[in-house]
Amino acid sequence: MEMREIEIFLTLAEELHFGRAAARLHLTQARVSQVIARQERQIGGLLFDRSNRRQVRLTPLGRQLCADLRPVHTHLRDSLERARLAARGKTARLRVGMMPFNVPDLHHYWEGFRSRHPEWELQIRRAPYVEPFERLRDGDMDVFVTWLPVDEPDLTTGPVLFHDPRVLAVAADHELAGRSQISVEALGDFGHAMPPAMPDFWEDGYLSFYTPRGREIERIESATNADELIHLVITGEIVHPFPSHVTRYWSMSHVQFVPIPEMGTIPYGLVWRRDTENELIRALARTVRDIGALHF
Amino acid sequence: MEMREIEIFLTLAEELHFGRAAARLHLTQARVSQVIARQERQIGGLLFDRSNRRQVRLTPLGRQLCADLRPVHTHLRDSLERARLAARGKTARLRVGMMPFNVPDLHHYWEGFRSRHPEWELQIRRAPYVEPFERLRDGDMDVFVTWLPVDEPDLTTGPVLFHDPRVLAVAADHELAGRSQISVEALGDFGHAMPPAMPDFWEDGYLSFYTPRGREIERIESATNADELIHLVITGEIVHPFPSHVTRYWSMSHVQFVPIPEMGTIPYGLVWRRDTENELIRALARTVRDIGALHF
DNA sequence: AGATCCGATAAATCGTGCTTATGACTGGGG
DNA sequence: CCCCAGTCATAAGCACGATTTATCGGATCT
Repeated sequence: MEMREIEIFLTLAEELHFGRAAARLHLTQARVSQVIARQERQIGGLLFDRSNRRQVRLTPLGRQLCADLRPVHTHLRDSLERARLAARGKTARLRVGMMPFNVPDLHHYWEGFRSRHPEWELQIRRAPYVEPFERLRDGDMDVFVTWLPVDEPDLTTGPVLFHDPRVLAVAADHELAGRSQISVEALGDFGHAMPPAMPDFWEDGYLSFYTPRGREIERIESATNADELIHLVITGEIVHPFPSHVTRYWSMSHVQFVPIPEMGTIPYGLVWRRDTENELIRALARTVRDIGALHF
Repeated sequence: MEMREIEIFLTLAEELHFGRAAARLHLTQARVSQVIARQERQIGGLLFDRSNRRQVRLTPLGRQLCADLRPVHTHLRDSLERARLAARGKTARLRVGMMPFNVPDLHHYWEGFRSRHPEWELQIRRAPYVEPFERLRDGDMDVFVTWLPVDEPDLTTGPVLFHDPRVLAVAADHELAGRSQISVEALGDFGHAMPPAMPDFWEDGYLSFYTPRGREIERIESATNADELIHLVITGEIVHPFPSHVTRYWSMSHVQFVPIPEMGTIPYGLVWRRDTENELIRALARTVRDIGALHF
């Protein structure tokens, strides 16, 4: 059995749905069906129970094979990763995820880490807007750069990278455009958008659900990534209280940024899984602490 | 990287020779070269050092990858084997190797084992004539049925299956054909053949190197399997002192079997690796002891 | 019954695993 | 010194299997 087929098997074992498994693998449902059928022929027994069209389930045989094959798959991935790193003179890798507009301002930290630990590879990658903590939990990334506080029992909050004042993004022809500043209370006058399915405390840390006087700050749209967000701003459907450093990322004539001094600053820091903390993560936290938090 | 490619890599890592690795994999040398080149491109570093055409060697990178990938490969094989067994209601497998002409007479033992332990799968397979002990050591089979004594420090000798008188196989038109019996001394008058590279004590246990009067019993040919051996007998080039049970396996009009009472009987027994002895092997040995040795 | 969802199957297409043929380089022997 | 044998690399072509598209059959829900 080839590795690709094992991946198909393991994905189906997770999804328990031929169509979804196929989608995750960027394959057609037909292919998944064929591969599983072939595996069952080779093994000599059914791996999945799909008799009553109700719900696909693993048979005991399939469950055993899945338990056996999953470590094989991860070991292979790890081995290849290790070899690729070793070929570049690195012994380990740290994957840091962050929102794209953070990237330019955090160079110091990453360069600091790289020069202190040339034997380790630091990968900076773009984190998704939706369910980013899941990426930490799945092991897709090791450290996540986000606003604080983050209050999840299985995650550790590390040092703060920077404190950033808030600016409200509005369309160039918006009624607020050109203002020199704006109050928090005024945020309740306009529609907002946030990614779906965020933990409440986390969403609240970014933008309160209520104004100081108790009016609701309404979420009228949901946006799954930063581009969607800024697009909604440009079209005038929403306004959005970004941290100020986005002004160095987007400088489009169609958007204007109005300071919200009353909101104070928002802290951005490191977050990682408590139970996979390792020497690399600690070294990154140490580096950030040594350099100290930036103030924009 | 697919499993097939991993196999190619691991085989080359063992053989350290593109041509031989290809032969073992039933591939062409070109294919091995291509696969390794591709792997090195994907990894981003050389896996083998073949600069000076002297001798292919693993680079440190290749050595590391090899150490990482070998367990992946064996775990995969084991997992699939386990699944195949589980599909047939078995939990473990015992592979017994023997010379093909032993097969018909040993049914009792195998059936005894199977009825005592229906949850275990007993596979009877044909063992090669050349370097059979290596197959035990490589883990290709678990137990080997052979004549005794076997005197290797890493192998355990188990119970005897049967004691068998000797018969000399000669061509139908051979000068000895039709004799009612023959002396050991007379064996020195004819050419013999044995597999190459046998341990001396083992070869001697089957056919002494000298007659009682001290004449050499000459090996004039080497045969790598039983068919080659009987072919040499038929063509009259050699004679061969088989154990008598082969008369139930070959009964060709071109061969005659002449008893050699003076040689006595030769014992056949179980042999296995001391350090991989397990519950299945012990159960087989117990079964054989309980049934007792056969006398032909 | 009709609509819908889901997995199996058949047929068609496309990619790649593998071969054959050849080249390039090295070391040894006359 | 040149040729030859041995060995790995490269190029081109083929054939099979990986994958897709299209369709079917069975179950469930309204």
